Amino acid sequence: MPELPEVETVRRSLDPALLGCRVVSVQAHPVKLRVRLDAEGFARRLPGARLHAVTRLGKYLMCRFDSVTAVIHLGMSGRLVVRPSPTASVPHTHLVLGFEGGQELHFVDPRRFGLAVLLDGEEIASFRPLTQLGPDALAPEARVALVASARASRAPIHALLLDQGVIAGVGNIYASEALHRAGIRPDRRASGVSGARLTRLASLVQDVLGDSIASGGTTLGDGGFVAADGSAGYYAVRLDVYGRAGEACRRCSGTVQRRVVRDRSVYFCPRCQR
DNA sequence: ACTCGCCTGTCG
DNA sequence: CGACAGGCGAGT
Repeated sequence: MPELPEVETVRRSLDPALLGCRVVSVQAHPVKLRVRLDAEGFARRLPGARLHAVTRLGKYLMCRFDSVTAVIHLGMSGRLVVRPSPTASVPHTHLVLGFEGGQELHFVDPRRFGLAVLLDGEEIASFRPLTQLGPDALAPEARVALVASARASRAPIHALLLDQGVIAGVGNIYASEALHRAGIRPDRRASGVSGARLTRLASLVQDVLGDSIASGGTTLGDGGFVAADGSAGYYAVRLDVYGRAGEACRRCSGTVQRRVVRDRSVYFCPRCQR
C-alpha cells in the first residue's frame, strides 16, 4: 500500500513517539514475509537497545538501535502503529516492540509482502534490497538519475518510474500522478521523451511526492494507510487521475482512462497527456 | 524486459 | 464467484 509519502509520514510519526527510548520487550512470530521473520533474533538482540534514529530510503525504513538496525518494508498491506502499553494485537500482527515509557510499536501485515529484518553494520552494507536501490526519489540527484536512465531506456516511461533501481520511492499512485502533471502518456517510450520534458517530469515527481507528504499521504478507503498515530492521510482528495477512471480530467475537458499493464492499473488522460 | 507468484481482504 | 488492491523478486 505505501509509497514514499506514506512511508515518510510513518517515519515522521515514529520519531516523536519512540526516539531515544529503550526496548523492554519483544513479541515476534516467525511468519514468512518476503523473508521469514527471524523471531528468535529480534527477541534475543533487541531488549535493552535504544532507538537512535529512524531513517528512510525509498519505501524502506531503517530503525537504528545501538548495534543493530531493523529494516522494515510495508509491502502492500503493512502498517506500523504506536499504541500505549498494553494494547491487544489485531490479527496479522507479526512483531510488537515494547518501549520504556509505556509505548508499543506494532508491525501488522495481512498480505505478508512486507519485510522486517535485523542487521548489523556489516550486513546492512551488503543487504541486497537496499544496495540495488537508486537514489531516494526526493534527493536532488534523483532528477539527474531519472533523466539519464530515461535517455537510455526503451521501456515505457511509466515502468521506469516504478523501477526502484532508477529512483527509489515512486509506486503506482504517484507514477500516474506525476505523468499526468507532466502531460506525458504512460506508455511513451522513455528514450522518446524530449530532454526538456524529462527534466520537467523529474521535478514534478518530487513536487507530487512533496505535496502528498504535506497532506500526510494517501489513504484509500477503509483499512487503508494510517500513520503510526493512527491518523489517515488526506491526499486522496487531490489525486488527479489515480482511481478516477471515467471521471473528468482536472486539467482539461478529457476523461480519465484506466489501462492494465502487467497486472497493474495505469491511469491517464488521453487528451492532455501525449 | 516481461510474466508470474507470493498472500489476505474487500467489493460488485 | 471473479476482479482487484498502494510491491517486489525469481525465473525466463
